[in-house]
Amino acid sequence: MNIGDASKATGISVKMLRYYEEIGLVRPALRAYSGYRVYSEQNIATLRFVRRARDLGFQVKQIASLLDLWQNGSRASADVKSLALAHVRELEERRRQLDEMIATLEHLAHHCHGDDRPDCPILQGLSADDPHPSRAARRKAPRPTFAAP
Amino acid sequence: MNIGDASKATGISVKMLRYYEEIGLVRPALRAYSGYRVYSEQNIATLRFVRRARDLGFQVKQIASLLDLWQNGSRASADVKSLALAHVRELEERRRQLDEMIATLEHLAHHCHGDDRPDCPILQGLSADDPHPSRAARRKAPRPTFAAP
DNA sequence: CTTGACCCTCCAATCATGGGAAGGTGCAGA
DNA sequence: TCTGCACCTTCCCATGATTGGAGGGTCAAG
Repeated sequence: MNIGDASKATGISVKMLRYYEEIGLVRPALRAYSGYRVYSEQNIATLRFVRRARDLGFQVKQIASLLDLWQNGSRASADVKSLALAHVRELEERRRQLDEMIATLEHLAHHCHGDDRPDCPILQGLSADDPHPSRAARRKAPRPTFAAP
Repeated sequence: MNIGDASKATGISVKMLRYYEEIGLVRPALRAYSGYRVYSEQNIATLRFVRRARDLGFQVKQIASLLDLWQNGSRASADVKSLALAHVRELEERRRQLDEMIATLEHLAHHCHGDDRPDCPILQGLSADDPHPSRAARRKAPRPTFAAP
């Protein structure tokens, strides 16, 4: 099995297969006499594991840990679970940030008539101190200033 | 106002202030005789606009468009609105992907006893064809294979 | 033997950001 | 005035995951 077939079998691009090998995430593939990389079924299984972890948003370093645990029969499932749950918390934090951005933007867009007139609450919101004033009465909060007397 | 003050006033790091100038997102700051960059209130207002747009997840190219619209009195608010709404849709797509990852991972973690035993449904899920089988009966779908008949 | 589809390595770019070196500037205090 | 420190300048490099391309070798079918 050449690298192109491995790519199709795993859903990982040829470029990334070589990259994962280069950074040591997976062990170097065997080589044919021609110099071509040769992949076994076992290699493919490992790479599929990698792709699925990547699809779940794990970073390469975390995938390396997961691979270690996966290939180490004596691991404790608690280790895996805590790694997975820590990752869930990180994903949830990212989702929370996205939610906030979406809410603010929708709020701004909602107040924009969206015609050919030039005045636009969205731009005004971006110029204002608080792009989402309805969220809280933060106007009195001292904003950072450079010319403090 | 030197670059350090501008950084404090806008919440943009010194490094990024120079970078935004270099890539042409904002016009080059004036220079003092010493070569130091000098920022006016107007510059600060522009940079604050940039930072807020960045906080809303806009990319630099999009911020450039927003800046154009902001500084162009004859723009139509519809242009701004469509740009903002397109961005909202993109953010929502990213949130949808996050939701999916979180759901899958929580599903896997839920079935993991998380003790010191080595068998772990999370790792099994990552090795399996479908890491979240409960989601649908996809097992019969022909998965990509390299060794067709 | 040619052709086209593969494969190889090496280098570069992306995007937004941070780190650091080497050297100049400005200001306060001894 | 000298010294020290905080600040500024430019230039180069690194990150993380991924893609692109150049320049060249390999393989299989025609």
